[in-house]
Amino acid sequence: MAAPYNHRALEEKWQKIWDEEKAFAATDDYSKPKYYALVEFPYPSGQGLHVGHPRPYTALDIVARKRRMQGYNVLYPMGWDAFGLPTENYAIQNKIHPKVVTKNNVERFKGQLHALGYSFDWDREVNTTDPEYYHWTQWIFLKLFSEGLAYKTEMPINWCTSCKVGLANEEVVNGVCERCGAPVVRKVKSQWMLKITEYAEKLLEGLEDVDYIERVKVSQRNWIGKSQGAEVDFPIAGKDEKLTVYTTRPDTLFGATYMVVSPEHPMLDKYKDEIKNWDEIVAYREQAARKSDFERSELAKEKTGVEIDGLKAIDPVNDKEIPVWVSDYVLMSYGTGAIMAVPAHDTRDWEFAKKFNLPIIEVVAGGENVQEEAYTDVATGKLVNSGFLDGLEVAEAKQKIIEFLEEKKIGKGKTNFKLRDWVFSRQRYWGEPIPIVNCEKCGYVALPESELPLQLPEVDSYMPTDTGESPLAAMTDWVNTTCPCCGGPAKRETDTMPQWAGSSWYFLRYTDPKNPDALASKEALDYWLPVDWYNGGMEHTTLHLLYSRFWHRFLYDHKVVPTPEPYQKRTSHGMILGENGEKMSKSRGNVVNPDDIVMDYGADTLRTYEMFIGAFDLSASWSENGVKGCRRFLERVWKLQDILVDGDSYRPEFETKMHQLIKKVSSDYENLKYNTAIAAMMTILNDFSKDGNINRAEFETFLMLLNPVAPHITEEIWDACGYEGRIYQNTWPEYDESKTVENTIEIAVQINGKTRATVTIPTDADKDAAIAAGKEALGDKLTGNIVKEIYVPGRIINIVAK
RNA sequence: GCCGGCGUGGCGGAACUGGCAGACGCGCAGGACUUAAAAUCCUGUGGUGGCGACAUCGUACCGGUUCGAUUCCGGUCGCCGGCACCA
Repeated sequence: MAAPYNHRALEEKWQKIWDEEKAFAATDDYSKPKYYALVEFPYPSGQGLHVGHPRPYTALDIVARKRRMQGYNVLYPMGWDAFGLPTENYAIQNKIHPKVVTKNNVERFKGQLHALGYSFDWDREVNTTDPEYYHWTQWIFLKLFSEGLAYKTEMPINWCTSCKVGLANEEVVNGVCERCGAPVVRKVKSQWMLKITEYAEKLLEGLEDVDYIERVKVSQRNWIGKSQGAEVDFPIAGKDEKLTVYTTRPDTLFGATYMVVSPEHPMLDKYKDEIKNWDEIVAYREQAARKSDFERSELAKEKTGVEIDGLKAIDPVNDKEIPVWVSDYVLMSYGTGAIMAVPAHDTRDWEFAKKFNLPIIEVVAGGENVQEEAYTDVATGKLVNSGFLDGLEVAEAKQKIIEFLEEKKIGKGKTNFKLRDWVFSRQRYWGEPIPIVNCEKCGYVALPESELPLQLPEVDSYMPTDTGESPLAAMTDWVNTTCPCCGGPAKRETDTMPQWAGSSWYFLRYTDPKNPDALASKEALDYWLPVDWYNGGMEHTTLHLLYSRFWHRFLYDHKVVPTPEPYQKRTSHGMILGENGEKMSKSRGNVVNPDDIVMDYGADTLRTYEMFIGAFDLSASWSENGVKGCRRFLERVWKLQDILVDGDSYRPEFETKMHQLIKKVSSDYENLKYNTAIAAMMTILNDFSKDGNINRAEFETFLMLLNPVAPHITEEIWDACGYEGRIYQNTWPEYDESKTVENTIEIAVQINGKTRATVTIPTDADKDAAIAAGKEALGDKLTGNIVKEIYVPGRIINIVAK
């Protein structure tokens, strides 16, 4: 009898041995085939590891371990995305330096990850708050700056009233701060921006060549938001000036019955002397400015607006004079900040027209009555009331009108994107300093590379100021410096970078984490890139994933990295919910601590459970009983030692099953189907138990297949049973396709599609033989005239009878 | 509103390319072991009818294609996620 399965002792034992043997270190032997598996590095929060973390980590650990056994040089690294607000807030509250908070949190996280037995190459650990790391974050920023992709501008930003910090659009969710939930208002500030918009097209095209799960691609496409249409100039009556609008439907130009400009549109100020109701316009504008973006869209149901008295526009295709309105349903930040309104075929324009009694003219035939309801199903249809476009199909009309506009020089085809430039400043302490000084004479000047890294200075207080400046602004001896360009007095930038900065390139650093001269050596980048498989949360699809693709593509264009795209494959895991099906949270009292599970059941059980819990990409509810079931499975694996018999090849009755198992488990591990792989191993375990024996050849294969999921127990059994070496050093089992097929097969025999019997026939039986066997099995159940006989080899026999 | 995804036993979930629906696990019931309990092992477990072999219904709902549909097509309802006055 084997000793009892003591998970605590044996897990600790093997973790120590793996460390000592540097079992999972990626080598610099670039002659071997490589495999780069990556999971998103965590933010080391004060709460410690959540049971959600092990799900993706285990999944790719399985892939990494399998690939190593298949002879690949595997890079499976881990690090810390350690800058960020929660750490800073904690530091403020508890008066502890964020550096210390970070160090403590990292230690805790690292201990927890270690206890789960991941095959991370800990020699390559990176930390975004390490000056030797952010040296290169700053270096990339300077490169963006020197290429004109980083610029400073006055702009209204999303200001979190609680964090006292500017947020990127992506960080504002339903008008509140994504992190703290406080309301977000607009505030005009001078901000560093990155021109991600310049890469919109490239980021869109890049998606064609990568293997991302569909919903990730779709989200990225929606976020980039490409649309094709035209810009059209509407002359203003009696002026030389033109009002330019953007429209995706230039073909409906004859249906434009009025125009709308955004309250922030510069045209208003320009003509304020001629606008008779200027006071009214100003009042409306102020009212609109007070609303946050959130309110503006919340109140979307009810349209508001003011007609500009004194200005009229002229529809350039029919020279009709139409009124110009101001309304906040038109956004300055998209297109030109002005639209032509076609109320017959646009719901928003229709509502506005109804409210203010503006004419509605149908230009695409097919609706019931455009006076009663907007007809928006106009992707196709025939143009009416549209002069020279009458009778044309929508697609033809679009083409023709754009030709017309271009010929007359009153408009042109135009592509627009929803993507906005990236607000890159944060008025915070715990971030990478922006390596720029502001010189009175020279303007914004980059620090020379030799001065990198520009280290974060010690400050007395991490509190952001009410003026919205970073705590760094109070450090006058740090702020006041000399201009690297002219030597005159200059001030350092006191804003820091957002958390997304450090995570936008960390996967590059892993390839060569200690390089003092470059973000990584060319050889390392050439060998390891792209990341073969990157898994991360859906919540990072439009932020981190897009930002890092942008930086990578920029670095590719400037010959720093060898591939245009950073990640070849991207998958996403589902959340782990509480036992009650709700998101785990302290307030709901349904939080499960992974430490407890590791302590009570073992890391192998936790790993197995999280892989068995359900489809990898869907959310799943925690179940303590489910954990117990997985523990039971591992106990039974352990007990196989007691029924182990000699044998250096699979026994005939298990041969087919073993080959099928190798095939299934191998492919399931590669296809995110961990649950069915484990189910298959459970099934064969039941077979061995029932049989009463397992031979050494069978057990050897079984242990290797299970090893990536449950590495400790399999390593221990391997050792205890006297198999050679370490299991992790062995070669992944292979299967013989021809041996995965049984000689005979039991298939269903149906009459009119209903199963009436089963029959066992040779797998390679021909149709006549199969049908004959089927009929015999049916016996006297088969009545009536046979109309048709169907035999699908290996699947079904179906007799159609009347 | 738009774009994705999903809907299968008491529960989590399986089902290759259209071919015996419910693998595997949980739970539950019965049994063995035990003074007893836990643990472990064995048996059963979609509904209805029947002692039974079996019959019949059954993959959200309605309809279609097919010898055959959880799978394909059309429509309806519901849930989850993302985006949203983006012109």
